[in-house]
Amino acid sequence: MARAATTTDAFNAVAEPRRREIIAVLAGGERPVGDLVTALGIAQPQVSKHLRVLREVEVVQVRDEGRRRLYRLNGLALKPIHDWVRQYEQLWTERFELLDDVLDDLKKEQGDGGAD
Amino acid sequence: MARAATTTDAFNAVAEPRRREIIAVLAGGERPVGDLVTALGIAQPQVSKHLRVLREVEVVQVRDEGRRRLYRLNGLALKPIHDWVRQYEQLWTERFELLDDVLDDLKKEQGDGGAD
DNA sequence: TTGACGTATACCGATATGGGTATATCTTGT
DNA sequence: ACAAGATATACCCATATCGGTATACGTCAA
Repeated sequence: MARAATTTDAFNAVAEPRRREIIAVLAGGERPVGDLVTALGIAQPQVSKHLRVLREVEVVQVRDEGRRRLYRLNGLALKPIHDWVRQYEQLWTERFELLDDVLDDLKKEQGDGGAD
Repeated sequence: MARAATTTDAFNAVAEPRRREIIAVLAGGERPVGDLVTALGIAQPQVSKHLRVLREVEVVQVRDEGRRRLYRLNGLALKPIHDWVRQYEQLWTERFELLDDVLDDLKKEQGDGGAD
């Protein structure tokens, strides 16, 4: 077997920096492919391919307008990532550092009192 | 070129479901490799390899204890992911849906009033 | 020292990736 | 109908990945 396909889920799709750049640009509003090519500074076929991946995981949506295709962000598709990482948010929170200190103190107290 | 190495950053490391499982287990506290093997139900070498990736991006840290190696989570390494996805949180927030409605209303009003 | 335990590494094979380049497709203007 | 514009797709290649299996390494007990 190999690595999971980039189109497996938002986690995999978003692991690619270029695709995060695309997302950043689209956060500014609907854009045609050409704008993204300019913004990212990479060749058009590459941009189209990244867009395809993002489309398959529904992070972006398309709309035809004449000979152009307007892409827009579908933020909702990023929610699973947010929900996942949010579980661990407390691990780097100041509040958590405090809890850590409290636990340390408790441990010390136990060490002092329990030593016989 | 190929896909970015899994050890490039937390985004890539965490795109693999098994590694997210490992993180979930370690969230419960420090664990030796054997426990993870049991918990994940995959072969030990695979677990060790996933742990290596997580170590390289500093999502986990190790501590030797006799012939065992105790792994623990370093949540802070996940913060960049949280910070990134947090930028887009408003896109699926109820508050944002409301803003959307307001903008729609404004547009309609303009359409009504501006039609001459 | 020997053997058992716990873990890491080496090797193999199949596979999808991402960039590059060329080309196909669709649309608009003349 | 034809050319130009905008975008998607088809190839090619080098590479890292993941699972599988075998084995090496470090530690403990007898």
